[in-house]
Amino acid sequence: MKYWLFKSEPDAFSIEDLFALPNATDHWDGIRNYQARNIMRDDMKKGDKGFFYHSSCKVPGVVGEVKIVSAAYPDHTARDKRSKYYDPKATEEDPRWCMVDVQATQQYQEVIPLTTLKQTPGLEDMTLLRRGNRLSIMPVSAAEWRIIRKLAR
DNA sequence: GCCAACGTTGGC
DNA sequence: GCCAACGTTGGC
Repeated sequence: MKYWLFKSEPDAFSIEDLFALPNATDHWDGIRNYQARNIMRDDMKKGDKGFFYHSSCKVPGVVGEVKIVSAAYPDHTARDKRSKYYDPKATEEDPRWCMVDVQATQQYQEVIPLTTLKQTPGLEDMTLLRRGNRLSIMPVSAAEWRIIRKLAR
């Protein structure tokens, strides 16, 4: 099993929003970065787990956990002209972009702030903390997963 | 709102 | 295939 981190701006889509949906499940659409797409398409597997991370907000940080409940499949918003994720280059034969389904499994009582992660031993090499990394989904090692979970309440 | 860092685009 | 210009991300 692998571990991941899903970044989202809470103003657009928060962990509360995910919990409010039936089965606390939704598709993670709108990925329009090739590196992130390749991770999703090639490496994410049903049953993997992930952190839900709130970005571009008052206290950026890890707010809970999700489970990946489907393998990658075509992101239909790429072919929807009304979607803000519309991509004219996406076709039925070559959908270009994909998404997975995620289910919220836990919301922490308190956010684990980015500032705490930065100060926590063992997380020095975390992709999230590496300079200039702007991927919206990224890998988390098993060791990092364990360390971060211990910080949660 | 600023700005550093990075990805994408398009002219050549 | 190079690279300048531009757009986006996201912490501060």
